[in-house]
Amino acid sequence: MREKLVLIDGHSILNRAFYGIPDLSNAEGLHTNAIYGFLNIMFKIIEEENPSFLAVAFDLKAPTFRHKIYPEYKGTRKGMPDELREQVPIMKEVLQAMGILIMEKEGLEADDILGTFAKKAQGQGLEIALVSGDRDLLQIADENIKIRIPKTKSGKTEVEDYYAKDVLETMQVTPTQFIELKALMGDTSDNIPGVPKIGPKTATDLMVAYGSLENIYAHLDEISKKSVRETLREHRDLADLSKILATIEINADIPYTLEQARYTNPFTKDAYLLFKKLEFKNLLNKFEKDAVNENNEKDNFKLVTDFSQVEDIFNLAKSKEYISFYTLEDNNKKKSGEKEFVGLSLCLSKEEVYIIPVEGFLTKGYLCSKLKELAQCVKLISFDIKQQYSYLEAASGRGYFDVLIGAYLCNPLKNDYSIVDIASEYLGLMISDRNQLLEKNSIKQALEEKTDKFIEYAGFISYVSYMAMPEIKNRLEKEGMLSLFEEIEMPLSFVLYRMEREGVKVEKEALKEYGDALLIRIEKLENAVYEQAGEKFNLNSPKQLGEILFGKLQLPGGKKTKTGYSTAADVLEKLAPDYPMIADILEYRTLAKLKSTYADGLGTCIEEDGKIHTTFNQTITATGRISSTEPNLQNIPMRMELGRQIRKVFVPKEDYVFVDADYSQIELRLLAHMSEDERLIDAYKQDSDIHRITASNVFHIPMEEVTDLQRRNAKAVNFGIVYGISSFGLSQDLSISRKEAAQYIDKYFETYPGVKVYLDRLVSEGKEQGYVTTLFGRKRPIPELSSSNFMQRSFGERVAMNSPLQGTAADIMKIAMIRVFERMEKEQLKSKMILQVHDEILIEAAKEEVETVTKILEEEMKGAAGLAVTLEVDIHSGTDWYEAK
DNA sequence: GTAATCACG
DNA sequence: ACGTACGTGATTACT
Repeated sequence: MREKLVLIDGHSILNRAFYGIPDLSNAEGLHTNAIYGFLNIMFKIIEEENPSFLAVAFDLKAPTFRHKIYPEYKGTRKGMPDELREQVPIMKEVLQAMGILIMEKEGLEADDILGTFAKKAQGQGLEIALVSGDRDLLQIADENIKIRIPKTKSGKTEVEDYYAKDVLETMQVTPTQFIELKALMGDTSDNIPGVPKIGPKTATDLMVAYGSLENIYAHLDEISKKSVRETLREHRDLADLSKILATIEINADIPYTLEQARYTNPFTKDAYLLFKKLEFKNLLNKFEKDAVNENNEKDNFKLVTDFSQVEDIFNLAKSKEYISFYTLEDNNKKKSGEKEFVGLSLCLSKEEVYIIPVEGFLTKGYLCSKLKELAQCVKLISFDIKQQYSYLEAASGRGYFDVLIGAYLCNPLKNDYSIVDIASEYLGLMISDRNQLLEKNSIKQALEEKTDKFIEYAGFISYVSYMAMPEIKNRLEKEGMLSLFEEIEMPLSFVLYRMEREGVKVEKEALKEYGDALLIRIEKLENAVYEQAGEKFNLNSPKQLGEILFGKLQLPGGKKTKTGYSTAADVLEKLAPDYPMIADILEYRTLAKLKSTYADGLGTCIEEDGKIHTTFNQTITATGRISSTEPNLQNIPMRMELGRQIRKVFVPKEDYVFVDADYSQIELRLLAHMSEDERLIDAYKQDSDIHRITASNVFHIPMEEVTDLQRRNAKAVNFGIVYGISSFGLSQDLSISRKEAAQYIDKYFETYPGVKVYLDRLVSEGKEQGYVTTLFGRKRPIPELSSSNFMQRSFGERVAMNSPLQGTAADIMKIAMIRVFERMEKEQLKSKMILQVHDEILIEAAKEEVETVTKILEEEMKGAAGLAVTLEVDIHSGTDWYEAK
């Protein structure tokens, strides 16, 4: 069997892939679809050919000899879109990482390199597969040279193969004749002129009849059709020129040898890291773990069960400047959700990694007390420390270093901050994830078996935390976020831990009754809708509903989404006045939502202590806000009365009341401060009804004469400004024309010129730097700002305007939370902070402490930041959340 | 696993 | 000409 050489036309395949694969991009906003498609094609070909040699050729920007003789060559080509352009260098990086030869030479096109290389290799007795997206290369086809043209058809890649005989079969000409065929008919994509008026059909007929260009001209008189004869005669020069342009060089001088193209295992460590970064998750399994995992760090990981040895380790640890730890928990108790402490992973230095299981004298109590001792004398590093405060018996997050939170601050756009991800991002280290190592075993099981894989899993958590800390810290320092990290995020993580642990009491029975009441009404509505529709269907299915309403019943205003009709509330609301059924559907939707998400959903979250313990997530949002999950207590109904009633089931424990404090228009006040617009600052100094003042200023009328409508409009504009204003968005919100909306915006900017200047500055700075920042240095990268896609770029611009406001508000709220929390601790109050809803803090306050708590909230929230305008806080108390808000 | 919908700030 | 408000999470249907 002959050895095989696979040659790939880089740009051509990349181009094919770009248009064949739907838009993909990674968390950093980098487009990856062309690279992904290229790799898929390449892997498919490799699998089929099993080559000994592989190389990819690229065109360079520099002009080739063809441009010298015909400057218009390829002149009709439009530049590639930015989304593709940005992928080219990454593609080369990927190939390089996989050890695949990249060939490019100034003055040559990829075709010339490929042609030359292929013919040379053929001479050396190789079998060649030449992969390209277009048919230009067919002229190279030969007995041992197969041209492979991948076509993507509905997700599947099929490849058309052409040996010389196949070219003859399909094109009716030999590969060599193919050049002259092209010379006659021209090529619009390369802007090869060809002979005017001669298309593919005529050209083929001529070539079939006469065999060559030379012979056609030798027998010109025999050509019967006058027009063809004349144009050939007239444009001999064009035919000759086109032939030169169309001929692929096969004797070029190229500096690449066959040996350089030797195909080796492409699944290298570097490639793995790149794939990871590009988020090619399903390509990652091509990397056989052992083939790439050259790391030997795990050889140092030691499982220690001997008591005195453990004592020594803790003593040694005390002498270190910093160490990292991770508490190993088993969460196999499915029902209760309780977690069991089963051991400790410690990293004292690069070479000292210990896994200490709970066993014999090494009890949970012992290990935790040792850990607590360590916290007194050594700086402690960990990963996801909020989960571990309970074992530390900590009193604050100050002084700890959580690499999870650090990694989030470094790039808040990612959705993966796993230890595996941190290892690859900050250490260039590939490690296996938990599922790979432990498979379906629980931690406890794995620990009892003490397998090497368990040691690897447990050891890497503390090892990676230890090693990544300096990297992350340096980056935070370099980017001016170290104090944000140390003074805000770390202390906050502890506050959140305490809030989660405290939980909020919920009246289970009352919630059940609420749900039951909903159900009665829901069933009535459901039946009413089916009756009016004339048939039963799944009312919860937007698809089925859309078909009934806009298909069967022919209601006006259909079509909207890709998949069919939109049945969203704003669409249905327009129809509601005319169709009673629509009103029923809307009411059904509202009630169904209340029942499933709140009445039922919250009900299942009530734990044995009668409380709901939400999880506050500190590393999710792009702007710095926290989020709440399982359940989400940050979206409990408020705006509609019926939904708002749910808040009545959130109650304080006995002898306590709720004290609820929320910032009044914090983002708009921040806009005043950050834009330094004197009029807006002044407006806030004057009166607290900012919407009324805005209306008064914008419409040039006295405050007292502002109508409700004017105030409402001004309010919408104020909101719009914070969201990154656009006339379209505002018009949508106010149900007015885009033109009117634009006028409002113009008037607003006339009134507050500083705001306009500020917002413009945010966008231009964002474009320059690639990110925007908050008052406290938090960064949000905005890759969309450099997109060539209008929609994406516009989105980036709105984000650039919104993020500093939303983010700074989040910063201030976090500061306030920490201060309120720490002051309540210091004053040894029984009252507890239990919830945060972006601009609101809910405290479960001991009755006798209500006044103190109110005072603390007011002082600390108002004082959390010193701004050009005051921060106003509304505080209410009550016997349930409904009443306190 | 994604899309549609809707709850909150 | 393009086609949207910013930031989240839960539920349901459906592939």
